[in-house]
Amino acid sequence: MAKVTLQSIADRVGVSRMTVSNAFSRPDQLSAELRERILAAADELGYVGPDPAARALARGRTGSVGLMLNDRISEAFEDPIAAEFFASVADRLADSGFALTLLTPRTSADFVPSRDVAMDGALVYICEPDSVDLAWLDRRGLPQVSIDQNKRGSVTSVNVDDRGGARAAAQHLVDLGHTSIGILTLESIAGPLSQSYPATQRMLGWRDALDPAGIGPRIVTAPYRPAATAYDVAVGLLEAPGRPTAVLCFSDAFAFGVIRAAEKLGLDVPGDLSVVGFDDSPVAEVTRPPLTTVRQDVARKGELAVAALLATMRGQEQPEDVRLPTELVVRASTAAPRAAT
Amino acid sequence: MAKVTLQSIADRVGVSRMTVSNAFSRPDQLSAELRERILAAADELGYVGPDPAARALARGRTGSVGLMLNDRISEAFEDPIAAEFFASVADRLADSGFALTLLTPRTSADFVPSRDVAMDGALVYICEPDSVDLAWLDRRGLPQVSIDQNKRGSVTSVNVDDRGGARAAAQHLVDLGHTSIGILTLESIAGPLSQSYPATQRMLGWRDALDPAGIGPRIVTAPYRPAATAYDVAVGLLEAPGRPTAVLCFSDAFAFGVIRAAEKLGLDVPGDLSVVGFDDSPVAEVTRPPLTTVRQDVARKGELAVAALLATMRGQEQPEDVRLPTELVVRASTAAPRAAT
DNA sequence: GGACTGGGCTGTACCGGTACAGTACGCCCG
DNA sequence: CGGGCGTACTGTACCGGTACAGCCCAGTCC
Repeated sequence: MAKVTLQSIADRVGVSRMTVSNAFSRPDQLSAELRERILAAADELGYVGPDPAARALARGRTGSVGLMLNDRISEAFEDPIAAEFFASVADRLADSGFALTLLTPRTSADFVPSRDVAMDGALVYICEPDSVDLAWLDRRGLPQVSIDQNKRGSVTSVNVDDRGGARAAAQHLVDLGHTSIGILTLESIAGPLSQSYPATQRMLGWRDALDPAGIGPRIVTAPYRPAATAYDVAVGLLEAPGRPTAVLCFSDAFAFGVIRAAEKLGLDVPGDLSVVGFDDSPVAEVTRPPLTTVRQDVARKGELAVAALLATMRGQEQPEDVRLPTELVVRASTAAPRAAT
Repeated sequence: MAKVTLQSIADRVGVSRMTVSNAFSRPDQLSAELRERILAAADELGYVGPDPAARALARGRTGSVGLMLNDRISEAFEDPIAAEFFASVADRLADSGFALTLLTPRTSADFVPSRDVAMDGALVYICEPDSVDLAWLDRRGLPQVSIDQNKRGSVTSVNVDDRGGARAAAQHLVDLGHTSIGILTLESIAGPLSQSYPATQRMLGWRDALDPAGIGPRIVTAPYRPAATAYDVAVGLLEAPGRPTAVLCFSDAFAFGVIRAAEKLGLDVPGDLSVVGFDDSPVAEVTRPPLTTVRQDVARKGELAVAALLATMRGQEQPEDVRLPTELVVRASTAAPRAAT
């Protein structure tokens, strides 16, 4: 059976192709009665509705938005905070009639997602600023919004006050009287210069509070995965001589590793060791003790990113950059250090 | 500045549009020297490469694959097992030169993702079998593969032996000597008939082992989210008279809730209560005690689903249905019940 | 009664590529 | 020296829609 197109329906009903198109896309352009007849005929022929690819070409809009990720997608998904952000983005886009297409960095010269995927705009989430992939997005002139990144050119950015949150976390420990503090942060992926924006900002924030107090933190790092590494690194930190009385962590997952390490070594949290996380992810409430951490509103970040992108796509004036607040959430994993001997 | 198309490059270089197209898409069709000149001109004019939408129309292929989800995407992301599956799928597709587009159920009559998004095929993950969304996919004649679902029509399915895994889990408890067993499973979303496939299969598996042993389990349910509900439900189960000595759980997250409930009530795990999870997610190793659970290979599930879909898209013979094995992983959360009084 | 209005439908020209069947030409062979 | 062949490039006809400018005709107004 031949493919059903607008033309075949038009022939069947005896109207012009354009009228059939209108029946689907602009119902007010024809009488209700005729529209009924056309839809009935379409149904009968098994028409599926206007072909998305053809429509995209003719209209110049595809109805989907790209989400550019730096790592292989799998790595991004393993971070619950990232996953929550994606979810928020996807939901918001669905509400506005857009689908979300996930874009990876190019893997071969033949297929470069940022160049070859049809889309109306792109969200750029923690990507290498100088990558070829972003260069293609720029070159295509696609509307963009970048998230959790340094501002890049004139692209609207949506960020979180990582630095302020980290500062508050560190200040909290200083205020409690800690002077020996460890930091467990994210290992940089490819050399010291390519630290992710959040990692850099959080480090700056911690130092904002520690430096004035004259505290030189002991810094150790771990990769996102596997989770066991954070635990191992924490054990190392806590076993070494001059054990800190408090640890600032890049994420709640890392903090969880520290708590488990403390437990392993027979240290009481928060009695012997205070632990602070970051993100206020679901883990934070289920650790024992519940985690003191820095909350960010990930869902809202997604929402604002989508709103900014849609505004850019509509060609309104360039939306302003956004920086969302963070908030220190004090739970039970932090306390004053035991009175010094 | 006017848009740069193949034609404008052709005019500039003084060749036909077709030759320019070949320069980009079929390099062997023209001399290297000419190709160089064309690419240089393209670069100079700021050409971005063939327009994806136009190419999709002309070629009849879009280069992207849809992933149909039943719930709002956010809910799917909150399940780490689902997230891991998506990640695996996305990575595999990227390797094959496809982008992944996330599809939600239609939210309005205007925009129905399964009807309106351009794609070459679709993966269907735990969806309502009779939804309009799947009906559109069928009607479009799109290649499909369904995952964690009952077989639907002639669509290739990729499943996991949920039933066998659950059976093994329940049998494990029976073998340990438990006779009073609770089940904490997933709440059905919209009426008893629309239980998800894994939930149904796992229940069947548990009964496969319990029924022959003459054990009538006490069944309670909780929704995916919020996690606190599973905890609350578990507390209720353990406080009620006739407390079970073991609980089979739909997921590791639920099992974690049960362990926390037991702890709250001063019950020792596994001394007073054995707990079995499902999925062997990362949580399973970090609970205390580490969780006895049923492992499934989620990454492989994604890999096979993609392979099957690509095969279907290539129009090879219909790939066969797949059922992946599951494996009981015995850790420290299960033990024989204390000797009956 | 003629000009104006507007609803309802049509015709044509794209959108920006690709497929495929040529054509032109140099070269080798009998 | 004519026929066959391979290489390099071209011309045309799509792919399946949408935008936009008409056209026709009935109704309204003065």
